Amino acid sequence: MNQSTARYRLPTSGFCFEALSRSGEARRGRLTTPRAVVETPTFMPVGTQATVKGLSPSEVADTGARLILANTYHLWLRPTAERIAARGGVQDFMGWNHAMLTDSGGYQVFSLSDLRSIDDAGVRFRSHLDGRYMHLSPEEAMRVQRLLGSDIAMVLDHCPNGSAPRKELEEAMHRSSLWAKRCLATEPAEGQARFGIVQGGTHIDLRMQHLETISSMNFDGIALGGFSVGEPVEAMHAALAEVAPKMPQDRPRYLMGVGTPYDLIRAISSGIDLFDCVLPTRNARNGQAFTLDGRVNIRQARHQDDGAPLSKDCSCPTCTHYSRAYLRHLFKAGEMLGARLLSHHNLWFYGALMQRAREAIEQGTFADWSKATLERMRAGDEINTPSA
RNA sequence: GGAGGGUUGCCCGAGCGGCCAAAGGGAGCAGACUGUAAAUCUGCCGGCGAUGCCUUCGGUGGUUCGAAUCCACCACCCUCCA
Repeated sequence: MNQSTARYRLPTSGFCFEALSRSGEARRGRLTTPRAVVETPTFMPVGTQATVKGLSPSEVADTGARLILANTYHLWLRPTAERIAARGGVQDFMGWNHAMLTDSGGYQVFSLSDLRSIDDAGVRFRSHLDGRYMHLSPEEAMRVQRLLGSDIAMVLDHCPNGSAPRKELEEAMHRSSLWAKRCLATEPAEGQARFGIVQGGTHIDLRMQHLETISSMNFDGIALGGFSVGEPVEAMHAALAEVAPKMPQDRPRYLMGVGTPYDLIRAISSGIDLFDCVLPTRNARNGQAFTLDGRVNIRQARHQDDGAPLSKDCSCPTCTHYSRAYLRHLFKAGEMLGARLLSHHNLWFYGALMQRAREAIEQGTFADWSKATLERMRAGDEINTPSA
């Protein structure tokens, strides 16, 4: 099972990645940044506005997370990168003692597509806060991330809609290449690693082509962007199965914005190391918990007299102390504690899922473990949330 | 005792002759959410053998081709005057 380990070290800083062992294409690795040691595969909770919504940093760390995400576009607008720099960088600003990755604003090209125009120079956003026009160039995205002082900065990319025609995907891909080069030409913060982003939709030839381009650019890690943005889920996994194994062995492989527990397990089996997604926190706020026995919509009437925890197999504080009956009550009553407790549970679940995945890879049993786990979650979903 | 206002579906509340099984909100029931403009959004929400039928707008009776809507009386609630 254990193959020869690949290792990458950024010469001028503490950044380092080691691919430790494999089970099939699934990889067990270790990412070291100036602020944390991160065992991979790992899930990064999303803290767009320098907060993982609803949770304190110590609660986030409880879930096993050592690397979280913040967002360039949102912090650039408010409170501004300069204010965060004056407070010692985004980690000190928010009281997070571990590592931080900042997304570049490339996702807002997709999510705020009604509020922006784009050309090779960059993205012109009409601020969603006050309507003023703001120009985000590749250089500006890197300047902001330098001020934020994140451990890992993402290049500015053009993230198109996943169901866009091939021609648009190609255009976004070429623009992302151009921008990647310009991002690399800027000066990073001290010790800051920089990841390139591969586009190309679900077209395998485009992905391969762009992967080659980005891989040749001397990034410290490679990300796959432009997934889970409107394309069919299985089309993503089909592309991942082809593309991920071809990504550089000695660099971390990051699948941006993904996903469900199912997606994570499938993507790990294709060789992905890093994930981030809003699902565990957003769905928690909307009353949905993830468990090994599928998703639980806690507002359902069937939970109102249920003294059991969300999951009997979960050791998180929420499952240790609170019943489904109480959690449902909190949601029905609109009490904020409900959202907090479910957020804590969901991130704990994601963290524990990654921990089990790492153990299975180390033991060489990833294929069996993933098959059994996916089957169990699928069966639970059929009972818990019969689709409309 | 006198004058006026009111009673609408589980709750609040629009409607003031036909387009009304009745706006809107809440509650209730279910669903969605994938590098967060999201503690958000969507659907259902009188009954039924259902491109239609039945029972609803305090009660009873009346006017009318047709009434939640107009009239009479009754019941209850509220305000002001004495």
